[in-house]
Amino acid sequence: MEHPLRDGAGGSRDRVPRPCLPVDLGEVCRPPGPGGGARAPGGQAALRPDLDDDPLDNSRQPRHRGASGGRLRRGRSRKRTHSGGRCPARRRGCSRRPRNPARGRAHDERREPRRPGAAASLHRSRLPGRAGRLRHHGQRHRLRAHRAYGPVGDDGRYLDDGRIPADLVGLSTLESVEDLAAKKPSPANLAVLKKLAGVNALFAKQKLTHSYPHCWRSKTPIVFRAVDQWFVSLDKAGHRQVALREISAMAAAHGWLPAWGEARIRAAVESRPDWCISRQRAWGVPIPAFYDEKKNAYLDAGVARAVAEKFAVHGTNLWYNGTAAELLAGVTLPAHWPSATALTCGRDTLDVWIDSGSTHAAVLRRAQGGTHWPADLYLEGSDQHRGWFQSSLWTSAIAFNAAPYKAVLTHGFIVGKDGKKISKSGQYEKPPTSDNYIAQYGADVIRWWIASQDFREDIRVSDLDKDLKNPSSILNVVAESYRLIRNTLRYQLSNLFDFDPTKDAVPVAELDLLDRWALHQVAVLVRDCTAAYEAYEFHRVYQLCNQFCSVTLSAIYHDILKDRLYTLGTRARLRRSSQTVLHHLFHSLVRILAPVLTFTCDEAWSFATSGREFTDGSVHLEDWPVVPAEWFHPAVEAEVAAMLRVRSQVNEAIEPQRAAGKLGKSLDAAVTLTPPLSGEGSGLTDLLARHAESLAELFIVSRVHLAAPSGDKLQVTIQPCADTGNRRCPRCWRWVPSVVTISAGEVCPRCADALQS
RNA sequence: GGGCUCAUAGCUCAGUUGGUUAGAGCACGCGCUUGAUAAGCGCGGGGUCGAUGGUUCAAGUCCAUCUGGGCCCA
Repeated sequence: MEHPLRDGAGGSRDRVPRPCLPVDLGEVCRPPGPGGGARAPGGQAALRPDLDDDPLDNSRQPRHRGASGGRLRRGRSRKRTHSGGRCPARRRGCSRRPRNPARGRAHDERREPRRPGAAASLHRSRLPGRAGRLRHHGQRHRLRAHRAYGPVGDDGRYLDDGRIPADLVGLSTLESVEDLAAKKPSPANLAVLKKLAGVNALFAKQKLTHSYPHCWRSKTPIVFRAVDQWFVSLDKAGHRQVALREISAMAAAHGWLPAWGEARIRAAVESRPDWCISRQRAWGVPIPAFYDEKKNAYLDAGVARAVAEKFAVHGTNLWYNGTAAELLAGVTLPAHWPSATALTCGRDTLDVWIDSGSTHAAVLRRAQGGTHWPADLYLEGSDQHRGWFQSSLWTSAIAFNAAPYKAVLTHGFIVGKDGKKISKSGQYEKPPTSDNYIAQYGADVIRWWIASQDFREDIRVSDLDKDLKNPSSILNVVAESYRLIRNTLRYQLSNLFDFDPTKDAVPVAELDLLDRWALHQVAVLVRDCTAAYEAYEFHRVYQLCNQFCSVTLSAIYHDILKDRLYTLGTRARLRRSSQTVLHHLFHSLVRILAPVLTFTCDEAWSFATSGREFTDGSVHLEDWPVVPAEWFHPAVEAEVAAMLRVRSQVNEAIEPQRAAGKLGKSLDAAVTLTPPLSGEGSGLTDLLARHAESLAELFIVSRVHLAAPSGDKLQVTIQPCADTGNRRCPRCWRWVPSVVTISAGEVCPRCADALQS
């Protein structure tokens, strides 16, 4: 971990007032000390300083928490390890449990965010206990613990504790920059070697390359020390029971998404030792503890609140910029406290998990403007069950006796197409950022991509540079899907250009059969997508919309509609029927897609409502689509579905003719259907007869002839229209028995009507 | 090493309480169209459901083990 003095060097502390402790400091117990020991009534959050045990003293009996009774001793250095070589036990993944469970409190402490490397080790060493790595080494190598000994001060130099040889006192255990450049051991290192050699106690001496932690930023060695810490006692006042109760209650309400999140956070909450909330950093929210000349600590809820009020106005720098007396000016101190002039401000800062874990209090309870507590949803990666979700739960359980959220949603992590995580050290030279992708594909495609993935599991993405030209690159596939949807919206828009719903709309009950079918499909889509959104299953929205646009619309409805829309008279009832549904379709689809395809939908909506690219309004200000019950029509759906199955057979039958060069587009085909006489398909005969007039349009062929029923299954025969003696209408491309001559030329009778209307 | 979790066509996803020959879209291949055209349509190939063993009349679905991936710990 960083050297405390280097940490944050050059950086400024917060300029913005930070949220203060969510815990009720009125219930915080005072640290043991002169005049102390008595607890405030209520005992909510037991913020408690813990004494730093001598890590070298094995003889001490385990103490019970809160009964330590001693005075605070700070700055007790223990050891340096930076030249100690790699811990063999660590390499082998040895498991070391705290001897006294009551004292292992920081053992599971999450490491500091964004501080890789040494962090995982440091929190152990920092334990106010004997559990240093040094001791561990000693045990492994059968050294008696009290021989492993090395008191080091804040500056990394040996202290004069009465036991250290005088000629070692003051020597630095850390290499200076010059030492490092010269690859020279630290002064203390050299002196110890020399001393051992001098008394003939040096068993061996050699240089080795180790991977012991260095500061990730300054690249300098790190000294490990055990120091005093502050803890929140989680069991004394039943906080753990509250947290576990809330976890269960949320599970009953399906608040853990996915459901296994419950098991993860439960495990984290059950196994967490007392919460070590203090950190030794130059940067952060100070713990509002004061110390007298003898290093006795003083912490009081009323004082803390008063300090918090000042922070709210002046920021936390107040703590560092003035004296305790200045800070406490105007604050009434408890009777047993020394005068403010006799106090100094503590230097410990709060664990950042307190900061983030108390945002629900700062944002939802204290902030102005329409927020409510608890939150409806907390959303983060699944690593946060042990992190933010947990710290938020603790602060809330302690302070408010309830969970700060109603639901917790977790997502997986982004991995490459091969399912492996993307890291700098891996095959990917540059970790992709959203900017990279957005620049290439546009924001909506990226949003469409992330929606397409079931985020509860790993989220896959193909590397941009590598797979740009790979057609099966995940992003390219998604981009194609996006373009299909965009074109779908464009088709609808362009065919609604002359449609005014207030004047031209056809009542639902009077819609054409196919339009009625399409309306039912919209209703189903909206219903299913709404359910998917509510369940946070965005990938289902992706699949549903994708399928709807490519099959229901593009391959079926839109394709069939072209004939009506392009060739009928503009005011023809059938055309208006289809436009009515297209209008409903568009307005449903654009709203359903708007949460994901934000720009595309807003653009389309703007064109639909104003004919321009931008308007004052926005689709994002519109209400969520509500489907009228009359849109659903299962009977029509079933009938058309049956005919569409016949359509597939017709298409199949056309294909050989097409391959033989007998015909091109399906309109060049004349179809003869021979319905089954018996068997399960007999119902089909009636159906086809009932809709005989619609079949050609539905199949997009020029003619459908229904032959007398025969056999036990449907037979489809295709004849190229060119062989029938019919003529092709140059306007609508259908083959008809006869054409009529009008001023525009020879067209089919239907087109003649359309042109003359 | 431990806890949680995932594994179905090239890709993304469906597969209800175990029950016909495992589906869809995209991609791919072959055609058509040229009035959604830096578009559209049709047809087709493609999966021993990660592996092995077990329970069962029947397993993608249940159980066990293993392999591989992910997150959190050690």
